[in-house]
Amino acid sequence: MVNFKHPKKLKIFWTPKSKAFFGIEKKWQERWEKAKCFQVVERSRRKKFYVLEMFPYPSGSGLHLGHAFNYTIGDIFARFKRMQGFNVLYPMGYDSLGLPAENAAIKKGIHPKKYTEKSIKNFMKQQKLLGLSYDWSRLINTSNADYHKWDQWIFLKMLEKGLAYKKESSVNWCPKCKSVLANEQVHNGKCWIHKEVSVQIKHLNQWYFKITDYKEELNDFSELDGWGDRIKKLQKNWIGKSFGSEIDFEIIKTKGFSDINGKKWKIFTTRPDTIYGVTFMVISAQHPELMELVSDEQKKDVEKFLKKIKSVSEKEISDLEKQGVFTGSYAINPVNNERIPVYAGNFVVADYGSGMVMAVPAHDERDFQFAKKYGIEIKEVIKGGNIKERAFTGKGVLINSGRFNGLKSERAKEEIIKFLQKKKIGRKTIQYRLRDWLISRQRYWGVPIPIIYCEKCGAVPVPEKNLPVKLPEKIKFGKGNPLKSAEKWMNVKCPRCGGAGKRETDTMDTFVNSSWYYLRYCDNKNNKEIFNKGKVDYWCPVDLYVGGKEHACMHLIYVRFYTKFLRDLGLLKFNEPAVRLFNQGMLHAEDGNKMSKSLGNVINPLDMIKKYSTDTLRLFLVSVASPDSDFSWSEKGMQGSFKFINKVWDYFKKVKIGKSSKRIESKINKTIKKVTEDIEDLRYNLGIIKLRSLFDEFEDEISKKDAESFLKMFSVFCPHICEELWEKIRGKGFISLSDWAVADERKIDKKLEKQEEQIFKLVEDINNILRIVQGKGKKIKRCYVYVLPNANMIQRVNLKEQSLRSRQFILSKNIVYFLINV
RNA sequence: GCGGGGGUUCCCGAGUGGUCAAAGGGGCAGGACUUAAGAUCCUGUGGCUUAGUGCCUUCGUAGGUUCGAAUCCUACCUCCCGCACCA
Repeated sequence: MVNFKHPKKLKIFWTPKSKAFFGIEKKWQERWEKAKCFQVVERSRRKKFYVLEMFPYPSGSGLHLGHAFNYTIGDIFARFKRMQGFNVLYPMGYDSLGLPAENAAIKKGIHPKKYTEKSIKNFMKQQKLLGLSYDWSRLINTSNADYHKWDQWIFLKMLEKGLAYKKESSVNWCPKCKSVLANEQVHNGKCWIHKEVSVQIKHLNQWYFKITDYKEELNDFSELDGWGDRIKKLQKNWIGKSFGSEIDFEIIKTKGFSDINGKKWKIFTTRPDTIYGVTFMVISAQHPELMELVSDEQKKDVEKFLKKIKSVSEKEISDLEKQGVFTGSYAINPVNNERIPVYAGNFVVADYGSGMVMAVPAHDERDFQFAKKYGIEIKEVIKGGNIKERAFTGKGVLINSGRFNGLKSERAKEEIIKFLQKKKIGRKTIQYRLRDWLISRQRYWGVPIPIIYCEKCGAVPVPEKNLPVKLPEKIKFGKGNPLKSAEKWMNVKCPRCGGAGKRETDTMDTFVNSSWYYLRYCDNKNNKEIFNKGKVDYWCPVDLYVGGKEHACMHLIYVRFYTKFLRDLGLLKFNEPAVRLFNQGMLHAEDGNKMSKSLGNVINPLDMIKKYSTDTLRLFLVSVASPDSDFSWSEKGMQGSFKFINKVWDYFKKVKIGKSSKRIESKINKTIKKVTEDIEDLRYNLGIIKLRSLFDEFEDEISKKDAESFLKMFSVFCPHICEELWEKIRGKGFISLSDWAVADERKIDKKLEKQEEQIFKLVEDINNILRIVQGKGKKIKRCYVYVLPNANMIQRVNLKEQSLRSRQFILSKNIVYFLINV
């Protein structure tokens, strides 16, 4: 019989209407912590498993439901793997450098450090309430100098290997952030944080990481089978490998033909077959070398044009009209020596290819629009379309193309490139969309770039032994780069010559912090090296990485880049950071909209915990839908989950622990097998459904082993209540550390299942008859069914609420069934 | 425009060739329990029917493949998301 320890205290918990399981949850959370249940060490005997969630930016407003969802998914898997006998590393940390802390400083006058510390405390408290089985001893915090010292160290290594460099370039500048943005942080020409603010173009001297050195490898997804196709596709598009040709066009500034001494521009094109149709060139209006091409006569016009396109910043980029202005320069078409005008245009991307394109209005829509607008010649060179009305972008047979007339596009491409190659003015080439990673930020709350500028020696790296370069605490916010206000900090001696030097006042993009954090968890307290190689060898790569898909193009590319770089430094033995990546779905509000403060439909996970308990929230989050699909919050659904937990609770309260029937044994073993598969596939919702229907079958008596098996499976979803019940049925130790239930296939009785199915049909049939008869006005209380023993297969079936001792079975409330010996 | 993912019975959501009128939850209806309510339990929940049964309609729309389709193919409609003038 089940033994209950504190009936008085527990009384409130027996009542389903109660504020529920709060006390139990607290009790077990404390016990887990006290017993250090989830702390792990490297033990090579056991197989390791590394579960990681994307660590949060600890905002002041605390956890939102999306966090709770994300961590619940990871925690369930970590618990599952732990119970399966793996040595599970499941850590948590905080990506705590970043803008909100600094903005809080500006707005409310709180120091970013204080703000961050407070936020982290709050976050941790809330995460602990969720019952997450983290190894808290491995906590990391990127705003801590112990951590970002190694960001600086990596920077120095990048510098050493020529992968960090400084260059003057036109950059994306957000006037509201007062900082430069990476290409990845510009969306639709707007800042990714300030969605209403148009990004401006500025020319600044900035630090870059040469991520493009790894573009080939980043574009290789062969080791990423465990990542979703969506993410891989997004990355592939982002890296944007495209095959084409590069053709040299000579640019001349003067009007005369004789002065062919200008610069050669490499022009990228995927359609060399249309080269005879080039009637103008367009250089990007943002191109840093634009002015070099502008003739004196055209200077005024060009400047006017540049002013004009800057002023349209408010307008959506998508409905911008193609505009341009003649620069005064000409280019020479290398195949026929024709002289063609060069325009500056607003529709050409400055840093893709060489920033200048050859325009073929007859066969490219954008060029066509432009030519129409400015009255430039449209020359048809591919047969097949109606050039008068629109550009023909398809393929066809060449015309007006000199010696290449009559060839088909594909063939012509080859021949033309061959021809140009011979003359050394053209070649096949591969172009990428991916650009180098701009890491400089004119912000305070980031990692200082470890560089000192000396008048004599130039940019000098801070020696490794002097790391970390700590952030100064006394600074002024509000005007430009805050670090410039810390004069004491800024003015230092040059490490090389000892002369006067000034520190770099830019900090690094916060994405550097998250690019390698998964490695630091393996050895978070090491102050001698970035991490111990042996420890990382043991734990890494990450086996399951859980996070939102919005990070496909930023974080997930950077982290791959860092992994490859650190590998090339000889620190890692693997190529990709994570074996399996899982992207959870988006959580919408009850009304179907996104949860947002302005719509007033935000659900706070803590409120739900207070109302229904943590276990309920966890169960609900993963039981509505597959974790990778979007779904809407529903409080009704929460109540459904709550009801179920109560049922489980009540059942174990009164169940007799003894022997299971064959039927339950069969069912439970079948369920174990299926639920194990469902969890492994991260289809928690299906697993829960199977547990529910198993539970519905439970009888008044059950064996200890079967009771344990059920609780074990259920415990990954609802760990607190299962610990409590585990204790009640006298399970050994913590259920969280027990062995996962293993299916005993011999006990799965297929025959029995089939027989049962037949019984269900029988009951259904009889019920139908009863209904009909009753419908005809006869009041029948009971229906008796008589069966000959030899003829029946259902004889051995042990039905719910009735044991085999009797020869009389109650099939349902109003059907009684007898076995008769003839 | 390009790319990706969807549209399932009142709602949320499973299901990817037959065992499907379609899991599970929620809602709703009826019943049991109860002084009553809540909770709990049972039953029902596309339509028409039968003694057992059977038939019709249904998985965005329209076609097609197949002995057989929610499931495969084609076209279209529609919703969501990502990228966006990449030459």
